[in-house]
Amino acid sequence: MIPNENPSELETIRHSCAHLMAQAVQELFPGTQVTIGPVIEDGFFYDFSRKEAFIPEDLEKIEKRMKELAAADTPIVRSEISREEAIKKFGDMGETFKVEIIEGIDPNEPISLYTQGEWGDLCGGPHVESTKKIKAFKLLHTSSAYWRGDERNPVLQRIYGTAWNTEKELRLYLKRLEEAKKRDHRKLGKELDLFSVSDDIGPGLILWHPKGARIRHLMEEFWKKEHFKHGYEMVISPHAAKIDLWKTSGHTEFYKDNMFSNMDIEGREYVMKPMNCPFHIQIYKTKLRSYRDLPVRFGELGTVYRYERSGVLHGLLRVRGFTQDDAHLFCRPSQIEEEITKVLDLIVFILQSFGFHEYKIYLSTRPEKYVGSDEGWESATKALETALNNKKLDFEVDPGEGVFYGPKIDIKIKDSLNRYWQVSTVQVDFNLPEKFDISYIEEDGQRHQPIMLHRALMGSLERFFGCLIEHYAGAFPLWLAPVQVILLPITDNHAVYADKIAQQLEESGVRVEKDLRNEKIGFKIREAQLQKIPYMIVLGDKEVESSTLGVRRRRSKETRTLDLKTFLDEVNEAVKNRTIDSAD
RNA sequence: GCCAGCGUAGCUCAGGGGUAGAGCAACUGAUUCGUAAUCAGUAGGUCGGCGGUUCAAUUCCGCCCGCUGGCUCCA
Repeated sequence: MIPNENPSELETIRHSCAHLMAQAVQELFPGTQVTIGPVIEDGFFYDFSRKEAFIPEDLEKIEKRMKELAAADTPIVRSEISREEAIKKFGDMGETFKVEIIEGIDPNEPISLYTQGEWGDLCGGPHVESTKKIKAFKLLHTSSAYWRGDERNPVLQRIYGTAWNTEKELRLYLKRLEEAKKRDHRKLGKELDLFSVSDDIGPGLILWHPKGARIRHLMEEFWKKEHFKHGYEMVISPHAAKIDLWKTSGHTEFYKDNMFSNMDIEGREYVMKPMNCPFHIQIYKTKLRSYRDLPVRFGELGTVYRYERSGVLHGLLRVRGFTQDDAHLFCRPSQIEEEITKVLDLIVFILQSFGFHEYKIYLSTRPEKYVGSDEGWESATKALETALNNKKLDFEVDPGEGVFYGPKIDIKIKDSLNRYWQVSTVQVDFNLPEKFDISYIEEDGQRHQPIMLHRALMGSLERFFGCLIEHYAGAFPLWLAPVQVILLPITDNHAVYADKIAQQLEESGVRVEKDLRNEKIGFKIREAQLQKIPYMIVLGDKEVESSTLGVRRRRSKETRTLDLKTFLDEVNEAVKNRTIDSAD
């Protein structure tokens, strides 16, 4: 844990609140050992060592006790003790985890204690001066956690909480959490009939319903168009292959545990593909390549299968079968930097087209288990870094998070609860070209080895779609809306006119539906509104007589009377520009 | 995979050792209506699965499956 040198006032309150919780827990559940309790975004947690897990009712009790302790207005006092004293003190208390922490502290550093009444904790601080300063807090949920984040270590019981300056801020935060739940893609996926997962099929395997699939087609169409425009060629590869292919690539050695188990076909072992690269390499290898052909850019919406442990599956955001918007670029070494730069441009363009303007960029460096030479790693990492700097993109280094075959740039976007999910990636790979022994003929007439770039922009269509749903809370911009316009005739007498308008809109490429049910207009509006359809068109006597449309936009009570042409122009313009209207 | 919680009609949920209930949706009928819910009726469930306890289990217990929140993991 990196100590926060300059915590804000609120962070200090949160940390003191974590102490207050630890005090309450140790009072209510004697024998519980304390470990660490840091501040996190919007709150804090504390990990306890205790045989029994905390149950929801425990949290209520703890919270109640915390309120009493806070109200007691006990001063929080800092003191320093020697290392030996500290080890003895916590050792005598049976706090073995704390002793381990003290033993790990630099002997030259002072050891500080923060004490409130009878209760104290080893802590670097700072803290608020009195428990009374801790006013607005709530315990949220429990979890298990491994000591020092390692699953070989003992399991600890974690309690998460949140704390704010005032009750009002706390209320607003809890409200924000509630709102975020409403835009959960799993909830919206059901309500808007976009996708489902079936127990009979298996966890992490997605069924795209007509409306979801419609959006996917639009995503794919846009993606393909942009790729053809940028010098990519599209290829298609099978979903399974002989295991030998993965032996050559090194995947069986490094990632066997994450592959769907073997299938026996006529005595040969096959596996579902966990990635597309070896297939694209095979296509590359089918003929002799000249330096004049490079870079060769093979793109594919390639569906892959990966065994993800059951506990990590999450709606569309973490699944076992997904389609990557993958591409592999075979380059001369001198082309690497420029190609990375072009890919970064394309990533930013695609993300912005879908409305994502906030993202985090990471440069992931060499992991513990890797293949290839140190020089290769260094120059590849350098190429990525230079491209990022040239594009003036802010990034953080993620040490040791690279892929076994090379370093990479990752781009993450966030879901409704501000959890970040990796979408785009650019990976430099000088190892697979070696393993598959691919080459091209250079100017000098000799065989040379190309360098490969692996890249994805949306990452996986499933994950990207999940983020998209949450980003728009299901109210997709017009160009992506599965149903763009719904026609709402007021009575049966207007159905014929609705048919006529529907046909004209369809002919112009508008995705239109009719609500011909025998319901009142208010009811139809309500349903269209809940389905987040961008345009509702009310058709009654007035419209039929004047051959116009009563146009109502989603999230707007205002209605306009437009003729068909004016309306179509408005729709076409918004679709063409992929407009993201704030009124959406 | 680990810890905890949850699993009842298509959906949202109530109930509880004596064979199950609401609202919405669906279906039928009436109504033909101007911008967020018209009225009435009908139908719908092996109470996630398997096993145990019991005269009796959807309810209690065990195991399994699935989901949720975290942890670990994420080529």
